[in-house]
Amino acid sequence: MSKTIDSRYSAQEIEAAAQKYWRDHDSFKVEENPGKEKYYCLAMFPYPSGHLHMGHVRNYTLGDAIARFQRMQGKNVLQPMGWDAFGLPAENAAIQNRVAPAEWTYGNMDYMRRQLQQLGFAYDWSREIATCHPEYYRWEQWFFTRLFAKGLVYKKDAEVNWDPVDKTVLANEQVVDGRGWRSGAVVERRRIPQWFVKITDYAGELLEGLDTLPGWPEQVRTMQSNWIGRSTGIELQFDIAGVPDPQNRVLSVYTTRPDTLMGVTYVAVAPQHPLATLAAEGQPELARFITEQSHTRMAEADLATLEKVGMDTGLKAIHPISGEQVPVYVANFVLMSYGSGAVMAVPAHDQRDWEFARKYDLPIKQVIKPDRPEVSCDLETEAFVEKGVLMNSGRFDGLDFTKAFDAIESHLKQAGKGEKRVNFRLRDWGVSRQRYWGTPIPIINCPDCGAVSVPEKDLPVLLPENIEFSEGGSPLNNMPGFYQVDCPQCGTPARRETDTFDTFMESSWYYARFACRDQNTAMLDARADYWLPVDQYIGGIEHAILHLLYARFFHKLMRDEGLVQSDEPFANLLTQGMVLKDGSKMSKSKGNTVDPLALIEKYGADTVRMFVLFASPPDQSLEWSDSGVEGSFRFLKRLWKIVAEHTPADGSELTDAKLNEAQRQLRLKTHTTVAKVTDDFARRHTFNTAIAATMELINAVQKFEGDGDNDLNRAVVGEALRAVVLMLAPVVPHFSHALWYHLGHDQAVIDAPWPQVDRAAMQQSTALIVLQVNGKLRGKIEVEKSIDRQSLEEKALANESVLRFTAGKQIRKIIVVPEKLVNIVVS
RNA sequence: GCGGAUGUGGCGGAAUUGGUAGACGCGCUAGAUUUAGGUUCUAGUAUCGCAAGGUGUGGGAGUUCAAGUCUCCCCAUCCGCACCA
Repeated sequence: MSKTIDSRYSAQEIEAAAQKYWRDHDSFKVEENPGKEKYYCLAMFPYPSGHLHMGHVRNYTLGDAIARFQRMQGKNVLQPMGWDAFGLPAENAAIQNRVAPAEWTYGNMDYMRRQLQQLGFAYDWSREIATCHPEYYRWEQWFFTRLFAKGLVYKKDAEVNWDPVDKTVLANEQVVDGRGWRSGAVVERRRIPQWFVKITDYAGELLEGLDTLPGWPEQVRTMQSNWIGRSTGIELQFDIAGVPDPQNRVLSVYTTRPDTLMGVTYVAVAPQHPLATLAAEGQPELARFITEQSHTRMAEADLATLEKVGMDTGLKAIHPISGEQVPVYVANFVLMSYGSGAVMAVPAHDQRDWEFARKYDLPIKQVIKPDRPEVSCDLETEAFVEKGVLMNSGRFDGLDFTKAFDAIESHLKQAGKGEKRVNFRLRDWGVSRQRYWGTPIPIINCPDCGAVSVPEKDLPVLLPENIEFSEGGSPLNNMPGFYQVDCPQCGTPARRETDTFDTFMESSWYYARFACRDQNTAMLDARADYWLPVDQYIGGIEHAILHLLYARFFHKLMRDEGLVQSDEPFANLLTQGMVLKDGSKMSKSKGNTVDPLALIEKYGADTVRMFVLFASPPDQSLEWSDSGVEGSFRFLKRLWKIVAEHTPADGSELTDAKLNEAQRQLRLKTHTTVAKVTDDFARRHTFNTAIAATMELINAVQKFEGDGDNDLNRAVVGEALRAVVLMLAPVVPHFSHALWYHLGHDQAVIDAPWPQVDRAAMQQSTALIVLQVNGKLRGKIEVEKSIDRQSLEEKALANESVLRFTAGKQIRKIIVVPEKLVNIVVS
């Protein structure tokens, strides 16, 4: 029986009551249940910066709505939450506020956890993870030692940003316009030994795997695909004339346009190329040029617009097919880090080569001509870079790109001067950070044995938490107790790594650890395979490349270690848009933020949740509107009143036969709405239209109630209200929790099943037909669905407003779309 | 430069398969209730026109009986990548 309820909506009271109920009943704690279909819903965990911002609220509301909906579908739903707790801001805060990074971080976590709980998110808090806990990062350390044993990680020198005043390494985001963010000193580049993970070994699989992810946005897949940057070309060798040194006698270049090979008029090498170093011996001017070029460092974006400069080395390269000698240049536009650090230059068919050739007066030899008349080619103004037909290329003349590629490849292969090769843009992942607040790298550097893994029995390598933090780099470097250790292999005094991991390491596998975070004898166990892959992952588009690529990579590494069986971690991905106010992104620096907490206090969590879902579709940006929030609040108040004042009908079954037309229409609206909202939730994730549809239904209910009060009317209205309360339960869970009891149910709404569509209620015997003349709307008629085509045409033609436009005209054609439209074509 | 997305009333947005453009909400206008004010309710609200009707989805062309939706060209804004050989 229904409980009496105040017809005034009091958000604070009902939210506290619902949250208490969930807490008391452990409502969101889940266990593995092989007999039940699982659903793993995960929103990207936050960095504990101090307080939630609107972007978090949007992200977690989306996840919660999906998770709660799937639960109502009868699935075993896991929705966990945790903290991406390591990172630079904690160090900055430590300097500013004289508080240890650990203390600052744990305090923030406590505060933000309360905020998340206030928003009513259905998390299984028993699975909470913080990446700064030794129980978490110890397994990352263990895994790293496994990768080390397999040769999947290695150490090499790499450049860092060095602040000469603060005497510390800076992260890229701490370098502003080439200067240190605190000191303002010009940042230097230093080469120091750092650890790398061989993501390039998985480049091919990471690329191909994108095709197995139809549940990912096209945009994200394209971005990853471009980032991996696969290209197919030929690696070929030019002999260098008169060089005795066997290492430098041959110059390797990589090209994706072997069809232009006969148009090579010079070759160019990067300033750091060994051949450039060799040529610089005894050529002081060239040596000076090379030094200058290696020192010019600027933002990568400026590189592209940098003027192309170079210098002749005096060396000659011998063309592998023609035997002709061409000059070897050092050029600033050739990157040592891509391919072999050397290129063959074809000025006629590459714009950079063309500009360089014009500047240094090098020959431009056309070897490709357009294969279609509409394509123009004027080598006086620019290079012709399109593919076409070969010319001036001897025996290859007349071939198209594909044929020329194959013919030149087999020619070079026979001569032992080249072969086909696939190249990737992707670089190995540098994971060393010269930072304190991160996972210590579990390596000991021994003067005799080199880099040695910390043995499993000695893990975790604990990060000292109770420290004095000051400027000037990682405190670990000042802690002999931390770094003075004996070599695990030979026992001689050695030095522990004081670098820590890139925090992307922690966020690359947390989704798996949520399945079994209490497992203290292994990184993962069988529970991971029950839950994985994540069915729905939700987060910001800013993670489209790095986080999502590293996580996919880590998943494959874990698979190859036998820890998981699946190939990909995230089956479906939803990338939410930004939260804007006054047209620009909400940010502290712009001073246009909205504090979620103040809104919750004023309107309640449900209003906030409803607004962020209603204002726009999830993947698009959301324009903040205070009056829009008022609108959501007003709707909830109105709906509360309607439901609270509704008296459930006693027991009469809804059978169509007894219903009048108005009652039948309301039932029709109820069930078409249920069908639409179900589709919006399950397939489209368009919560904005789902909410709009329930509002429409409520509008229809209000109009209907004007007809008067009787048992059958109450029954039909009751059905509509039950559907609305259930359909809104994922959006405004506290609100629905309270009203569901009022509607006469003993069971909590979180355990109620999603409403079912009654197909019979959706049957209609008539259809509204749109009448058009020459494609323009001229009228509408209601007809029996069973009407035959001829009678329908007759009715359409007899329509008064149609007649006005057909009078005196000749009827050419009549288009009939059954149950929808008649279009009369006249002239 | 390359790649991607977006462009619809005063505003956020809807139109899912080529078939009634503007659902739903905000705002605004008028009225009612209460009133100190807000709240709440009713009606209206793309635009031009008294009306009949015309026009209208960034601009231009095209396909079609029919285009916000498909094709081509152009413009604007946003995002990503950026000398990748």
